[in-house]
Amino acid sequence: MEHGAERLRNLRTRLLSFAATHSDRRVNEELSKADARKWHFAVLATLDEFGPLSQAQLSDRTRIYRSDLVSVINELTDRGQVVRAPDPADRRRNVVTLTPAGHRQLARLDRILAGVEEEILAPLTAEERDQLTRLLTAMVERFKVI
Amino acid sequence: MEHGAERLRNLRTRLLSFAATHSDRRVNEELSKADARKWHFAVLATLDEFGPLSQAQLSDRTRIYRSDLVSVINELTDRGQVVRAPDPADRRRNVVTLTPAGHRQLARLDRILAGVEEEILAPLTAEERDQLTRLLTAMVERFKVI
DNA sequence: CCGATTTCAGGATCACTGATATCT
DNA sequence: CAGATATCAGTGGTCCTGAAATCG
Repeated sequence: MEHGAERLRNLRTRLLSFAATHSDRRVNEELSKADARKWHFAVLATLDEFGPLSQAQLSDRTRIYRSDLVSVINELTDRGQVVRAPDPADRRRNVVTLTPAGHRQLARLDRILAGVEEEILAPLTAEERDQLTRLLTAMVERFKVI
Repeated sequence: MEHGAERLRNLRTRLLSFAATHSDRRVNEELSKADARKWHFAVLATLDEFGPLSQAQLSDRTRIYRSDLVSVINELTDRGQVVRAPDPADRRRNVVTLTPAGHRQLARLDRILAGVEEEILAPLTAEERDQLTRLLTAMVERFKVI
């Protein structure tokens, strides 16, 4: 039952939140040096993987709320990294397309994030990193169902 | 190197952030049913473990910013779960003390959080839960040093 | 005078809701 | 008409900074 001491320290939901807060802060610190934030990477990487998408499709893939995605796409178009154009086949939609500059930026962010991951996961062995990925993936998969 | 597909899905910093976001949302949803939020639990549990503390000590133990702690203590005093009184030995300080009602609330939040943890960790075996705790603890310990 | 403590006033980002205009 | 899409407005929590007032 473990009442009293150690209660806070061993609470897994708190450990998870604490680890994520530090990780997110480092991610944003490093990405801001490249004039980006983490949603930029999510959108650029998704467009690179799936090709041009509507904002609704981007929202589904990246889990960015549709209302928040508007300003993200604005920022990326301001930087010339994506193009937003109305879909002639369905005029409700915008088609968002990666530009060559966006592709270059994605490569830059890839390197940055690899560095942050290395820093965050530094205390773990390669095997432990695989374990962590597997455990977190299992938890996240479950969330999608619920 | 893993360019292209799967990039987003396998980014550990993103997995971590995603898992923590869902976990935090469920924690706050359930705690709000008991008229609480997660900082309430952090303060109550810390007072239960260490006895009466000043706000500065509470901030160090819970990692809640001192400026934010003020309103948390206000909320807990409004609910009669802690008492804030000036320290006669050092009149800069307030001594925050758990009340019987605070102790009962802590027991209630304990049960709630155990339920949420069980839900969040549902897809993991007992052994995997221990692994997760160990891996996250190792990462968090590292953060404190940096 | 320096340092510690509490408090207040904000900023920035994020998760989330709701409403609206437009189009299928 | 119902449903989807993009957009805007706004709430509330969190993380964080800065500054004031009080006291050791």
